Amino acid sequence: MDVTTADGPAARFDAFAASCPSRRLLDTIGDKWASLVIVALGLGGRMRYSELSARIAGVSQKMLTQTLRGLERDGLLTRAVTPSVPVRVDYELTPLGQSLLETICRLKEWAEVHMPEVDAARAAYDRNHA
Amino acid sequence: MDVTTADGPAARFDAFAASCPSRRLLDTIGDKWASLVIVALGLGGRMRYSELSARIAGVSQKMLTQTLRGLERDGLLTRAVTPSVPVRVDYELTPLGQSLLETICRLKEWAEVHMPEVDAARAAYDRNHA
DNA sequence: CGGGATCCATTTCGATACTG
DNA sequence: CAGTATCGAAATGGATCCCG
Repeated sequence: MDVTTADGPAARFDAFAASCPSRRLLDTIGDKWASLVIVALGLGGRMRYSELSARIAGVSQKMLTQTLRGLERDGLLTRAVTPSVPVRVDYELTPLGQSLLETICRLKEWAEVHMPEVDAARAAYDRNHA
Repeated sequence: MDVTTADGPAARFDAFAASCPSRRLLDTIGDKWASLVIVALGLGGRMRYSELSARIAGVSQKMLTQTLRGLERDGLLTRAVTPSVPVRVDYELTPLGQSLLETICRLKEWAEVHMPEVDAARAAYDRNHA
């Protein structure tokens, strides 16, 4: 879907374009691992790669590295390399990352309050559409 | 990733399990189209399938239908079929769906405030990692 | 009009092996 | 220790055809 094209039929997408800030934010925190990394760092403060890997058990090296790179690029966390032997790398939320953490926590609150309703709705739906 | 299994190695995932309410919420609103549907219905009130399809230009039948079914199942919107010829189907947010809309709007506010910082961080990162 | 069913291209992601 | 590189399985999503 080439919505980045300025002209042509795609121009009608505007308000719902992928370049819309809120959509791009959802692309970030909607990611399976990104939000977990942010929450982990929010709880644990400064953490090493291996600590994150253990905390977020189930994530592959590839995904963890990829996620960390993305979040670093977005300025949500910092990556500090200590050139010892063996190498030591620490990750930590930036102030920007911490403000996002707060936003995610508000999301979490909605979830805790309303997910039971969602579950009930699902159960009812599944019962009627057996 | 079989995190739903109660026992075995997967049991260590607990706090970060996919069954956690906040994670399941992210699975919903993190979806490419679900949030757009919610916002569209929030702005437009009751809408027909074809209206949604036009408003969220770029979505395929398959994805729109699939998204609507999912949101209906979650109790976030209602689906009303008028058995005329041709058929008419209207979708509308439930109160639960509207409360989620508010949550999404708060996300949107974070995005509007902070995405410029994210963009700046990206530009800086890309400059240093050419 | 509002989809359901199917096929196929793309993307995503985990497992594995290797490196400074 | 903290990655990078590569490969193949699997999920995702769009296009197309069909129907009530």
